[in-house]
Amino acid sequence: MNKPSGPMSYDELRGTIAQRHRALSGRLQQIAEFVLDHPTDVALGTVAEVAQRSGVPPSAIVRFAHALGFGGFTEMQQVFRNRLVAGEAPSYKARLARMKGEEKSVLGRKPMAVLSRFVSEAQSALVTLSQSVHARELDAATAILTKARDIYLLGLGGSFPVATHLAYVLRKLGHRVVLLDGIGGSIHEQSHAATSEDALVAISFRNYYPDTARLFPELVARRVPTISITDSLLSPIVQGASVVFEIQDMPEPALRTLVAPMCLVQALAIGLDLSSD
Amino acid sequence: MNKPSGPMSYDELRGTIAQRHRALSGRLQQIAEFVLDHPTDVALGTVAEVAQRSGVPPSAIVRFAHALGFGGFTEMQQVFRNRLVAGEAPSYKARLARMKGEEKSVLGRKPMAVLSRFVSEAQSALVTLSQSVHARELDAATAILTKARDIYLLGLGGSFPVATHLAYVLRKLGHRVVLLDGIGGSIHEQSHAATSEDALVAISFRNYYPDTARLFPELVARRVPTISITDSLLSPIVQGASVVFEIQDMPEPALRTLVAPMCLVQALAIGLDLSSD
DNA sequence: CACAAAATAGAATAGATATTCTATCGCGTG
DNA sequence: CACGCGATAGAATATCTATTCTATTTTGTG
Repeated sequence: MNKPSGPMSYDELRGTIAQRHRALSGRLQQIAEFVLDHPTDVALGTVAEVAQRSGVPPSAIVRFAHALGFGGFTEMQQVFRNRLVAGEAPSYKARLARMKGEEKSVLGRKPMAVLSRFVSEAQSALVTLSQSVHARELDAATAILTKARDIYLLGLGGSFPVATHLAYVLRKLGHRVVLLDGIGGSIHEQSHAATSEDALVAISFRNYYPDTARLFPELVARRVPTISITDSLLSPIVQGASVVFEIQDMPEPALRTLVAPMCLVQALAIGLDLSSD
Repeated sequence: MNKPSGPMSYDELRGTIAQRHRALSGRLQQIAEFVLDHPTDVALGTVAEVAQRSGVPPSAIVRFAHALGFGGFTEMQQVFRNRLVAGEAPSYKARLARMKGEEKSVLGRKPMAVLSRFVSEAQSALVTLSQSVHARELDAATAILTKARDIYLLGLGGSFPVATHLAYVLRKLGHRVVLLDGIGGSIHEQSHAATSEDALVAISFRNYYPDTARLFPELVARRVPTISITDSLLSPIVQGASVVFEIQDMPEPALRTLVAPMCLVQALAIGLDLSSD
């Protein structure tokens, strides 16, 4: 039992919960996590509903409210409702207006404006992606990956995050993945075992990382089926590729967001699993 | 009694009420006016409360709901509640509904459909990002990074792509970066040189990578200024952090797009350079 | 390992809820 | 002016609600 039983804002409540989370025990922690993740459910639901959704008995919800200093669930719920009501008026118009306003305010030098710029850049990159990728390529790529024994991933330099992300997702889904990162030796050695039974996903954008440009033709020569993700048909990983995804309008390295390729590789991985079973 | 008892948007309901207003009788008109003027009260209140505030007996409220084609007050109230939650996060409900629905349909199994699903997921994640990040936090983070001698990056498991991307961009801009990847030994050793003169950017989402949870408190204890990017205030990298960016509604690991954190770290890096010269 | 303390789940309960029912009222019509 | 019809309000009701209580389990400790 604590003092903050007085009128409390939602943000204050969040802070309190975060602080005291560790001190709470088992069940209460579980509820704390659910409550922070689903504030709307708490605002609108009944004790029974919240209890069911969070997987705890109703009485535990009440104990949780007590532990936070409220007289009961209803009292705590009021805070969550205030949050809903508070955010209703200024939501759409004000938020958008603020974004537009700040965007032009100090000409993009303030961090917030920079974020807005990158967000809208990313938005349009996504639109472009969904327009430029065709079903035929996706299906072909999926077919290749389905037949592959091991999947080799080649993405260095600025593309490395994309490769690691794809590696992570594919491994989560139970696929055999070899991430060619050049650690502890040359990537040539790492890729030495690749055969035509396997597959390669290569990712590279300007300026094309030298090692990528060097290794790619070798694997093609060894008849490893290849999926390329790049920004130009003139890139070194296009010639000989089985499938090419061209992602256009990539800004210069430091400014590119990688949003589009990240999205693409994830769709590849998940689509692979959904269509194979 | 009318048919529109089906799922109805708040705007549609408003139109219906306005149309039928004249046809309604006395009391019902009075209720109609109150309801249009105080939609929030209707969303959150009980029949008794709404009745009292609008100066009519409770049964009249129920009659009003019936007259609009609803089965009862509760049913009508649902429309008003949807309005409240509609303005908060464009992701949440629609996203979940769409995923649940398409995941099992034949449409959602084709690779192309999977791609467009991830694209729209990413879109809403970006919108949510620009709404949930505040200028104050961005400025604080920028200040920390500006003063830092070396910038340590901690992002393992599913967050590793984000960390590598940030490392890449920061190095391109000429900053001294230490990427804590645990290669060739423990990350403890890698981070041993970090002091209060440096800075740490930690990135972690559920399920929080154990090494991250273990290392973070150590660096905080050594008074290293810390910027955390995570999905919950209860994550192990929140306690003691100088700045926390909370990115909500992160799907399960295999399905998350990383689009939002990727965008955020890039804005951080670029914003850092733009505001420091 | 035994004990005490805390936490938990599930049943019990007191209260509130939306809805229905019925007697009454207002009002236009024959 | 009496009649009939619809609207109304208030009481009755059955459902659902939050909360409390208690037996049981789990946890920490000597």
